[in-house]
Amino acid sequence: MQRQIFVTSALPNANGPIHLGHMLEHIQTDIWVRFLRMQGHEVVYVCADDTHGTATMIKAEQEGITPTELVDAVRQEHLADFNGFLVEYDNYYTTHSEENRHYSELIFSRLQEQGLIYTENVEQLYDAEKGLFLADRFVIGNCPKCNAEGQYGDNCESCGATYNATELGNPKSIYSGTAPELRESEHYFFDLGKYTDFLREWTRSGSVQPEIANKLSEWLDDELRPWDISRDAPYFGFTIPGTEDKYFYVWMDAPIGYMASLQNLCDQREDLNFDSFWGQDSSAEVHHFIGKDIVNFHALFWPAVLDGAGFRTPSRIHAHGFVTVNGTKMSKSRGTFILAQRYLEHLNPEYLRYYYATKLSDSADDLDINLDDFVQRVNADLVGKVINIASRTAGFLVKHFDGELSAELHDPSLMQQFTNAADSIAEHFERGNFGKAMREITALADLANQYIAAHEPWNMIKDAERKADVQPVCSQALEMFRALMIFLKPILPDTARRAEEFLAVEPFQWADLTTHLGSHRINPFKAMLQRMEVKQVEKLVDAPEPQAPEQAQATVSKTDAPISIEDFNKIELRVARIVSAEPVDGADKLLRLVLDVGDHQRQVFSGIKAAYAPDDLVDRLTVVVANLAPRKMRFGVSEGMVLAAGPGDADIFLLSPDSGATPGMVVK
RNA sequence: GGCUAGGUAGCUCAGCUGGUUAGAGCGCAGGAUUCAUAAUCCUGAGGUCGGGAGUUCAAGUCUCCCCCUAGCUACCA
Repeated sequence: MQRQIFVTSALPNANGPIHLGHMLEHIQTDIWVRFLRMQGHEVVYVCADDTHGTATMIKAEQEGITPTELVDAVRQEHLADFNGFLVEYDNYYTTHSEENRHYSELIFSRLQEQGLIYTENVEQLYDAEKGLFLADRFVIGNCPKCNAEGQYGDNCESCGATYNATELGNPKSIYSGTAPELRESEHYFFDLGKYTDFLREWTRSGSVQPEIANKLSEWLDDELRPWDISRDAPYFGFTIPGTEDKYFYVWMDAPIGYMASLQNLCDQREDLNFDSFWGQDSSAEVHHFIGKDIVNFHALFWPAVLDGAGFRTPSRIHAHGFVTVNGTKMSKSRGTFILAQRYLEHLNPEYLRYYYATKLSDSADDLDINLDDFVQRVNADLVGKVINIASRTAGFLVKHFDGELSAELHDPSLMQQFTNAADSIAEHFERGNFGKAMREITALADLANQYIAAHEPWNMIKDAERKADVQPVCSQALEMFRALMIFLKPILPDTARRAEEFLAVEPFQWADLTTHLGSHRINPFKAMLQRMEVKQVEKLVDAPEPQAPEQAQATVSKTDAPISIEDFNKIELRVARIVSAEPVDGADKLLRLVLDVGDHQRQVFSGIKAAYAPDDLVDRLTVVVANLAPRKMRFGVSEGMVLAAGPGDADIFLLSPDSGATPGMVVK
C-alpha cells in the first residue's frame, strides 16, 4: 500500500552557518526519505530557514542591510550546504513568507476562538537607548554567584549557576552597552495548561521515543504553564492581528513554517493538496526530525497548538542526540566546530552520510565523530568491502566475456541470503535504525568477498577447464554487488548512480531486489568512490588554540582563588532579627522569613525548612547578606540570604551573632 | 539538588522479556593470496560488562547504594 508521508527537518536558524550538527539531522531525514521513496511511497520533504527574532534584526542592522536581505542571503548559503551533502528537499523555504503569515494568523485566530489565548502584563528588561525589550541572553554582566564577567542573563558559563537577568552585576545590553531597566508590557499567552491531559496521552502513544516521553513527563507531571507567544516591537516577525506593536514569538511561527513551506510547494504542484496532509481527518503521515534540545516545542506546544487550531497532530517526532567530535562537544576553541562548508572543501559528503548512518539508531543518544574511526570505517566498509566486489570481478567479465553476465545464478542459495535480508534491512531503515542496517549490509559484503576468495577467478582464468566458470562466478559477484548498492542507495545516492551506470541499469528501486540482472551487458569498471586520506581529514579541524585567558580563569574553582579585601568589602553582611518565619505553600524546603535589618524589614526565602521549625526561629538573630541582588523566585522575591553552615537537609546550622548585637549592625 | 540518558575489548558500538565458555566491525599480531582503490581471505591475542551489596538455581540483563559523563531543570538566594 502506498503511504503518503510529509517529512520535515528542523528549521535552521538564519543567524548562523550550517555545521556538522545540523547535517546529522538533515542527513538522517534525507536517508529516511530516500529509502521510503525507493519503496514507492509518496514522500514530501520540506524544510525552511527560521528567520524571525530580535537577533536577525540586530545582525542585519550591524551588516547595514535589511533583515529580509540578510535572510535571503543566508538561505542561499544554507541551501547550498545542504545540497552539497546531497540532501534533497522538495522545498526549502523561509518562515518570512506570506504563506507563513497566513497560517500564523489563521492558527492564532482559531486559538482565540477556542478561548485559548489571553493577555497579561509582564516585566522585562528594556534597553532604553535601542528601544527594545531584551531576552535574557541579550543581557550580559557579572555572574551573581561567582562574579565572572561577561555572562549572559540566564546562566553562568563559568560556574554553571542559573539566575534571572535582573540579578546580574553591572548589567549591560549587548546592543547598546547601557544598563537595562525594568519595564512592563502586555504579552499574549497560549493556555497550554488546558492541554496537559491531552499531551500526557499523546506523548505516550508512540508519537515520541520512550526516553523522550520520560523526559517530557517532567513537565507533564504538573499542569503545564501558559506559553508566552508574543514579543514587543521592534521585532523581526509578524504582527499579531489586532495589534500594532505585538509580534508572534519566533517559536510560534517557526513550526508553522513547516506548513508554510508545504503550502508554497502545493501552489507549484498540481498533485499536492495541503489539506490531505494537515486536515484533521488526514490519512497521511507527518514526521518531524528534530534535535532533542527542541523537543518541548515539538512534542508539547506544537501538538497542542495544532489541535487547538483544528489541524491533525504529527504522527511521530524523531529526536536525535547531539554530535560530538572525538568524544567532546564541538568547540571553536578546540577547532572541532566543523562547518558544513569547510567539510565540503575537503571531503566527499558521502563519507559523512555513511558514517552517520552506521551510528544512527532510533534513540536520542549523542553521536560521536571519532575522526580516526571515521577514516577507517568508511574506507574499510565502502571501498574495501563493497566497491571492491565489483572492482575485483568486473575486469574478468569485460576482458574475457565482453562484459556479458551469465543468465543463471552460480550460487542461488547464497544470492537468496541477500534477497532474504531485504525485509530486515528495510525494517531497520523504517525504524531509523540505520546502524543495524549497515551492519547487515557489511556482513553481506563479507559473504560476497568470501565467495570470491573461495572460487579464485584469477586462478580459474588460467585453467582451460575452469575458465568458463569465471563468467558465472563474477556475474554472481556483481549480482551481489548490485543488491548491496540498492541497500546503500538511500545513504550513497551518488555512488549508487555510478553503480547504475556501471551496471547499465535504470535507477535502483527497492523492488529490484526481487529480480536479477541475468543476461546483461555491463560497462567497464571505473572507481566509484575514492578512499579517504587521513591528511584530508586533518584539514577539518584546526590546531587547538592556546587556552583563552577567560577559559583558564573559568577553571579556577571559587575556593582556590584568593580574593582581595576589596572583593570581600563588596559583600555587605548585617545582623538581622527574624521577625517571622512561615512555611511556603507548595515548597518542600523553603521558609519565608521576614527580617528586621535595623532600618527596614525585608523578605528572604531560605531552604532551611528541614532543619528548623518556623516557631523556633522567631526573634532569633542571624546574619544576612544585605546587598545580594533580589532574586525572583516562584513564590516571591527573595531579598538577601541568611548565612548557615552544614551539608544540607537536616544538617543546617544558622549563624548567630554573640549576645549584644542588634539588627542592622554591619558584620566585618 | 532533581530528572532523563549513557558508562560492555585500544576505538566505535550490538547484546530483546535474566539462561550454555560475553559478541561485531575497525585497529593490532601471525599466516595465505595477488583478481582488486596495499583492497581480500584464514587464524589469533585483548574485556573481573563503572564500583559495591542484594534477589535468583542462574545477572551485562532485575533491586538498592555509590562513582563518572552528557543534557535538561530547580524551591541550593
